[in-house]
Amino acid sequence: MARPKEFNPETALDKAIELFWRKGYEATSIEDLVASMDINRGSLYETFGDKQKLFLACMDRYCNGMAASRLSLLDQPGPALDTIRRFIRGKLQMALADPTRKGCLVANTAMELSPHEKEIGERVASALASLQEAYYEVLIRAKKQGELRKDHDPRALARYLTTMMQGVIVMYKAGTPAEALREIVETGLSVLD
Amino acid sequence: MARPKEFNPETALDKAIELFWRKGYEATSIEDLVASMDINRGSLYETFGDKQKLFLACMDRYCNGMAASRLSLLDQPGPALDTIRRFIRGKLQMALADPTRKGCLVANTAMELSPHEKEIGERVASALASLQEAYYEVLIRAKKQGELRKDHDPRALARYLTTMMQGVIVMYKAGTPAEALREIVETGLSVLD
DNA sequence: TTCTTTCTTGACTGATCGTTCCAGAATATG
DNA sequence: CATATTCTGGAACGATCAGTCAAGAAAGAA
Repeated sequence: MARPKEFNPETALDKAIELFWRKGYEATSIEDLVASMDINRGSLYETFGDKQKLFLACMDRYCNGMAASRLSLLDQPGPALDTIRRFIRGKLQMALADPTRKGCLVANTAMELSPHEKEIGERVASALASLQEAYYEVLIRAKKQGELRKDHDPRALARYLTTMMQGVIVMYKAGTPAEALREIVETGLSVLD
Repeated sequence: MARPKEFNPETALDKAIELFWRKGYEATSIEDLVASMDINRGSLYETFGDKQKLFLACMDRYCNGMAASRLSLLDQPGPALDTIRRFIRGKLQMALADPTRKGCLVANTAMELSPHEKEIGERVASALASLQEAYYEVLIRAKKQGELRKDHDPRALARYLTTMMQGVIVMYKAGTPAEALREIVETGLSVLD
């Protein structure tokens, strides 16, 4: 009945994600977004609402993407602990392959906004909880398959792995060289032994 | 020969530190700073230069303070590994005692600015290196005193401990409850066993 | 006291912030 | 083709941003 949208909302969202991810929430202006998303000011507000709503949409899309890739990587047969090790090493590898050192949108947001913005803080918490839950399920499988030391608590380990990787992201954003990061990850993973 | 300053530059800096620490660099406006520092716009620019120079001064003062307290806490006789454990548990305890959940200025800055602002990134890197060095020296002492497993590399462990605590800060800012954080720290420290 | 120097105060700059709005372009339907 | 609908592009909003500046206040030196 009318003129169709000239832009793909999901493609535009991906551009916005990339911007927020690289520069953070405060440092990303609507001006930047309009330019990168190949979208008009009016269309942006009409489609996504204000800046915060757009950011929340980015968070959701980002988290869904991460959760999906996580599922396919962690939900595999074979030795459970090796699956975790492979997953974590892969995460680092992927991060290192990014020349802009964006890190992780969830971690970046946790540091920038969690304490102030309640609604955003909740999404950060749930994203981290979902990551932790993914580790937890694999660790439960490890326990069932007898791969885990008896004095190890899957819940505590899942929390720990989540945390350790957040730490790696901070060091990574602080400019720590790749080789040091790999060494750190291996030291951190040695808890699983 | 002339009218003396009506404010104490160090006291003012402390107020600025508190603000940058709590809200981050971008989200802290000059308006906020003049209000909190009990200083005038003109005096601020006259004394500290622009916003970035003021921030760098804050970073330096913050890091010097941290380094000093670190020295007094880590440079103690007795079992070296226990000194590290005590130090790290104390860090968490102090963080938890802060109702504003500021975390750590260095970590916050690493996440917000390191990738973009070169000069600030360098300070972040050197601050983390200095923390790592402090761990390293205690770990060397641990090795000499035979407290460390032979397959443990002090340099790798120092890097790891630095990283693990950065991760705890992220989780902490994301709202993780105190008890979970304590459990995470203990799991992380178990690498030393 | 008077002079000189420095600090303080607050108004002011141009730029940019997030957001709104409207006129005109574009397209599917009748 | 005409009409109805929606999108686009850009101007404009008030607020706030970082930073400047000039005039008045204050205090040590003479």
